[in-house]
Amino acid sequence: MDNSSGVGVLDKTAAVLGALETGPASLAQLVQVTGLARPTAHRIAVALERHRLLARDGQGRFILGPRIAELATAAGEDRMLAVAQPVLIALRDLTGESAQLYRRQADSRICVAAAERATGLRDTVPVGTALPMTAGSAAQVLLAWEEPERLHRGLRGARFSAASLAQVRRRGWAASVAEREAGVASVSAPVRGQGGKVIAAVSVSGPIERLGRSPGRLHANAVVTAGDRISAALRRAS
Amino acid sequence: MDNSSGVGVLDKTAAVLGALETGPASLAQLVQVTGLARPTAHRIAVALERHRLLARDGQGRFILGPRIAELATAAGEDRMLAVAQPVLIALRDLTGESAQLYRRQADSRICVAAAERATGLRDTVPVGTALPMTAGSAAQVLLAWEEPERLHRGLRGARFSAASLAQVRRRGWAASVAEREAGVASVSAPVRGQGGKVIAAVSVSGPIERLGRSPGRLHANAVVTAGDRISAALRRAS
DNA sequence: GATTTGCGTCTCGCATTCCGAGACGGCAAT
DNA sequence: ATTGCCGTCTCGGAATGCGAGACGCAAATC
Repeated sequence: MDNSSGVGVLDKTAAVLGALETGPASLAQLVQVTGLARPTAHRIAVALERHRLLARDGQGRFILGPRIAELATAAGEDRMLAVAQPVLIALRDLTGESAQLYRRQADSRICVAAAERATGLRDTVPVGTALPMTAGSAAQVLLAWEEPERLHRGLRGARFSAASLAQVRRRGWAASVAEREAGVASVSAPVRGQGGKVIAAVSVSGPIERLGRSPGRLHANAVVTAGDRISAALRRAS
Repeated sequence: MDNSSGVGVLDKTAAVLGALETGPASLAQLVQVTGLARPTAHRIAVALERHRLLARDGQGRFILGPRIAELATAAGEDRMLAVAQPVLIALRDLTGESAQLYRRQADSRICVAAAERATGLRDTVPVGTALPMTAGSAAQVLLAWEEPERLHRGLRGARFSAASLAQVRRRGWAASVAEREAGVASVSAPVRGQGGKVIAAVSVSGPIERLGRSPGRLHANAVVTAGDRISAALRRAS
C-alpha cells in the first residue's frame, strides 16, 4: 500500500520518526533505514531537533525528543475528557446533582471536568479548581487504593481515617458530609486505567438538604456505574 | 526568537501540532491559530492524519493521533534503558555478578537490560526474556509495593509469602536462593518513577557457590544504591 | 606514523514540490 | 429563500527542498 500522504516532507518525516521508534540512530543509520539521501535525512532530522521532536543522545545519535512526551500527555488528557464528559452529563441528569471528575496532583485534587446542575441550590466546582487531599469523598477515593506507605502518608491532616478508607475499598465508593465545605455532601467512585490502577475519581455533590447525611444511600450506585463506564471506555480507546 | 528550522513544511507542522496541544480544533480554528492559509492547513492536517499523527474526533475536529502515544512509549523506554545501562555495568563490575533490569508485564517480568559477567560461572538472562512473577527476588520487589488487593492476588502460586514481602518493604530489597532456578541466587531492589511508584527492579544474580545462602548480606547495599541512582537519574531526565 | 575510509555538515543549481487564490458543494444561520 | 461560512479540491507559478558534490575531521587500517 502506498504510504504517500501528498506532502513529501511529511512522508520523509514519518519515516525518520519511525526509524527512531526502535532506539537511537546515527545519521548514517537513519540514511540506511529510511532510504533518504544523506543531506535530506540530515536536514529533516536537524529541523525536527529544532522543534524538539528529536534530540541527540550523549554520543550524538538522534533520539525521539521531549516534545513527543508533551504532545502525548496532552493527547491522553484529551481522550479522558472526551470519554468522561457525556458520562458526567448523564450522571448529572440521572441524579439531579452537579457531577465532577477529579485527578490527583501531588497534595491536591484538580477538577478536570464538570457537569453542573443548571438551576436552584447546587455545588459549583469550576474546571481547574484545586482542592485539598485532606477532605471530601473524592480525596478518599484517590487515596484508598494507594500502597500502604503512601496511603498512611496521605492520612496526615486528613479528616478521615484508615478505617474509613478500608470501608471505601470494601464498598467501592466514598461519601462525605460537610467535610470540604459546610452544607455540602458528596459521593465519589474510582475511575481505573489499564491494569486497574485508580487514575481519577468521579463525583456528585450538592447540598445536605437534598443529599441527606447518608448521600451514598441515594447515589452510590449511579456514581459507581459512571466510574465503571468511564473506565471501560478508556480501556476500549487504547 | 525566530522559530524557523529551515524546512518550511516542518515549521508549519509544528505549528499545527502545537495548536492541537490545547484540545480538538476544527480546520477553521487551525487556520486562525496557526495563521496558515486554509488549503495549506488542510493539506498538512490531512497528511498528518494519513500518518496517524493526527486523527478526527466524533465531530470531525482534528485531534492528536495515536502515533503520538506510540512514539512517546518508545521514547520513554529508550530513556530508561539509556539511564540504566551504565548503572548496570558499574553494578556488575562492583559485585562481580551479572546485573539485570526487570519490568513487570501482566503475570511476567521482562528483562529489559542486562550487563553480564564475562567469564566463569555466571547467570545469563538474555534481554527480552520473560520470567514468572511467582519466584525470584525481582518478582518480590515488583510485587511488594502494590496495593494490598493486587499484592494478595499476586501471591497466588508464589514461592514467597506476604510476610516476606513485608520484610522486602522494610529492608528495601529482596533476596532469593534457588527460587527461579536451582543453584542460582539473586538480590533485587526497586527503581522508582515520578511520585515514588515502583516501575522496575534492578538485580544481580549468580551461583549459590559465590553468593551463599544470604546473598543480601554481600550485595544488598550495592543493589539498593544502583536502584536509587537509576531512580534519581529518571527524575532528573523529566 | 601515514594513509584510507566513513562520518556529519554544508553549498548551491535545478527541478519538483508546495503554496494559496479561487471555485465548488453542503450546511447552518438568518 | 438567501446568505455566510465551512471543508475540500484544482492548478499555475514560484519558492522550497532536493541531492550531487565538496569539505573537514576522526576513526580505522596498514
